[in-house]
Amino acid sequence: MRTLYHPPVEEITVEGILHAFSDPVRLEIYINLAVAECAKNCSAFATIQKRTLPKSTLSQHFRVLREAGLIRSERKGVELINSTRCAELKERFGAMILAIIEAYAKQQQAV
Amino acid sequence: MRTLYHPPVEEITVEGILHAFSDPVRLEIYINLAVAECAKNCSAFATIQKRTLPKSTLSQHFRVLREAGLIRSERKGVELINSTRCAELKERFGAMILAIIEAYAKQQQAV
DNA sequence: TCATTAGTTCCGAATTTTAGAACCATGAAA
DNA sequence: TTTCATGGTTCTAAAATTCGGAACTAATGA
Repeated sequence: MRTLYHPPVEEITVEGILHAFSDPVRLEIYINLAVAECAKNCSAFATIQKRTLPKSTLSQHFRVLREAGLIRSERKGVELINSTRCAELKERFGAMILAIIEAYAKQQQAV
Repeated sequence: MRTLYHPPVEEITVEGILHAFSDPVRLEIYINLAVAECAKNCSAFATIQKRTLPKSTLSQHFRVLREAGLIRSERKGVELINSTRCAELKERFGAMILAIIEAYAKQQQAV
């Protein structure tokens, strides 16, 4: 397994972030990580939005989030623990990410 | 030509908006419309991001933006004039759209 | 009526995404 | 030390999506 690539903050783009967020599963994963008080491994999301995803698909989704610069993944034993890079990105992207999280949360509670 | 479908505000979703914004051309079109002081027709964007798009492609991009609820298109004579639904969406999506516009603008001026 | 302009629709090609199968890496048990 | 289990990755073919040329439609004006 190659080492996991995490782009430096200055290489992260608005387009890359919005592409990563364009998939409802990835959006859900990211927001779940963002509001969680602790980091989570990938398989914590094996069942999401009422369906079970194969682990190859889940792995791809995490890679997209990671390479867009949205999350940080660190190996811990046999698993990968994931957390958001929210704080790092705040400087560069201002209120954007928080505003997305809030809009999504508001929408969900309205259902 | 069928009449153009514009979803009512309550049917617009965060996921739909983020999907529409996942394409750099659509993001650019939307932001250009948002910061412009007047509505524009589709072919105003025939050349965008240093390349010329075929009009079938452009037409699809406008349809995606329209059906995501981001823009309003009205026929005026032979052409379609497009404007954002920014004001309408503010109530429902709070600062999200403005935050995206601002993050993108900041990034562009840094280049 | 005919020509022109702006945009849409159709549809095959190109690209991207999905997910099963095989694989790799780590840690723990025997 | 093997050996096994677990968590995740890679490979790859199929499915889904997007792109773009050609033909079309709708409105307008000569």
